[in-house]
Amino acid sequence: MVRAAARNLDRHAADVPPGNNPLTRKLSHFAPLSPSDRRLLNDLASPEERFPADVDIVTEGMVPRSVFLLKEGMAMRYRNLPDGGRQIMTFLIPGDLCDMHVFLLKEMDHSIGTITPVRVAPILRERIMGLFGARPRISAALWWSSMQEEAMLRERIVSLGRRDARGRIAYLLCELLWRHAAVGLTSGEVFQLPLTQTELGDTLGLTPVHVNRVLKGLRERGLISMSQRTLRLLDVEQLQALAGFNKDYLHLGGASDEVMRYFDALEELQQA
Amino acid sequence: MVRAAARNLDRHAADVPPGNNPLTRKLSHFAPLSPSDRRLLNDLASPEERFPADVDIVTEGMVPRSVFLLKEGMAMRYRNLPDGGRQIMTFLIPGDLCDMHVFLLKEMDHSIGTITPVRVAPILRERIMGLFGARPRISAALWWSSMQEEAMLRERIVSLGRRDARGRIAYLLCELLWRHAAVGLTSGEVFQLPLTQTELGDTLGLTPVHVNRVLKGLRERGLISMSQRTLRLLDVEQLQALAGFNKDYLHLGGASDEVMRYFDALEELQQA
DNA sequence: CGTCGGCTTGAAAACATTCAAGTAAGGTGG
DNA sequence: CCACCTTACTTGAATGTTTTCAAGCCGACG
Repeated sequence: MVRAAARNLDRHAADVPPGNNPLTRKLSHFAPLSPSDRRLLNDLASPEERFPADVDIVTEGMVPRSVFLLKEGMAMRYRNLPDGGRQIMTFLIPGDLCDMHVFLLKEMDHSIGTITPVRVAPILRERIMGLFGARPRISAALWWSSMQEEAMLRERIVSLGRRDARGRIAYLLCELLWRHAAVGLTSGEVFQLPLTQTELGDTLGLTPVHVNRVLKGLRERGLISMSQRTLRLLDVEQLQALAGFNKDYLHLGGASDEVMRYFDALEELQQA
Repeated sequence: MVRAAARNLDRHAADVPPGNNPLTRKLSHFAPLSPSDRRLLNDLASPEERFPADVDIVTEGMVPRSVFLLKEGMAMRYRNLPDGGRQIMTFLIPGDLCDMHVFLLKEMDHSIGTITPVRVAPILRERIMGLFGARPRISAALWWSSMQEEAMLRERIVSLGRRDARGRIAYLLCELLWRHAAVGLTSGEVFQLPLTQTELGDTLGLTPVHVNRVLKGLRERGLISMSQRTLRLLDVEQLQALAGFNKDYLHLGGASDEVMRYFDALEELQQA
């Protein structure tokens, strides 16, 4: 069982041309990108900025300025509550683009903060808009990626609404495994998870104390192991069963042939 | 206090040209639409289909076909769970457009079902795509609307993760009040709410029994009253305080001047 | 006039939180 | 290099919110 899951992950990784940046890796799950597409996306990621850990990149109430691409490290989308609490909505991992869409708004309704030190590439609004006009296939891929994000939000709602603590944790771990796999940041079912138990709790609507107990339970049942911020899912099958996890919502299977033909046609039109 | 909130709602309604369909009403909160924009959106909504209550319009696993506009009635986005449970993710009210964006996907990861009988206008993918090419201001408004939806998903996550049952219910009621107000379906703080307590529970991660008790509490404290599917929020101020509700996340304040100028320029370019 | 779905209420049980205390690990300055 | 400090993790016990199970009620609709 375990080995079958491992093979799946490996095969996925092999589908994607290696040695590329995580964004192109991720987008290749939707549609094959031409060398010129890939070059363009690489250029996009060229000017680079660094932030230390535990810092806000974007703060609630700010006017959204530029979009940015996360190249390395981990960040989170979160909101502080009047009572001092915090709810983490999403984790951002390499290859994630934020906030492609939010720049239409007058002000941010949530914050984005770093968890580890990160490298990001700020992208000017104009460049993104230009891309949308000139590159149908890239536009479609970016669009697909933002749909994937939305699906993850919906899935989080299901977790918080209908799963118990163990299910929520198992679900989150599975999701993070597949997301990391999609950008080539796993080996087998092992990946870096630099989250504290408090952060897990703030994501899943649990107290750190309870997260601790549940994690302990998963360890004792031989489902996971963790050391030095490295997580190993020892029995993915059983974890997925526990969580009612089904990775379809990540839509890693690519676009339908019909949609692909449509965008290829647009692409040719554009070239002429 | 109560009267102040009522005035707010009324003023909002007055900002929007009356007698229009709910979609143009909603989009006018983002940017003023020209008569020609409005005509185009009305045409979009012309071929009409009806569905009875308690029926799936779109089912999980289906290939997404056309986008559709909800013209009348109420529907929900939901997912069934292996254990027989159900999680409702969003309610769809008149003026809501679903799934503008989902048609890129191979298959739906959730279902859309009716709550009341509904009237919908199916819209062909080609028409939407055409709109995006030809009408920058409408495109921007549609884009804004889908950002609003995403913000509502995030807000639901906050509710489920960090609010207790009373806060969750109060929050949902406030959200629905403002959404209905934005499409002209309130009078003061009264609107139609055709939901059962089970549906409320499936939305907020609570059992129907508990929803009942909390609702009873709100009634006894004079915060709401309900009869014949009509909900009256008797003390919006206090409900919002209870929920930690702040309507900023609905982004009803319109676009920033800068963004508006940008799209006006595009619009002129298009005309020439 | 009976049945069905939705609403209401009570009592017991389960799950998660809070409070409290203690341990382990990593980083800093003397 | 060690003492100190800080942050994260761990565990126990008491409390509290929400669920589950169970039963009765009401109104709509055949």
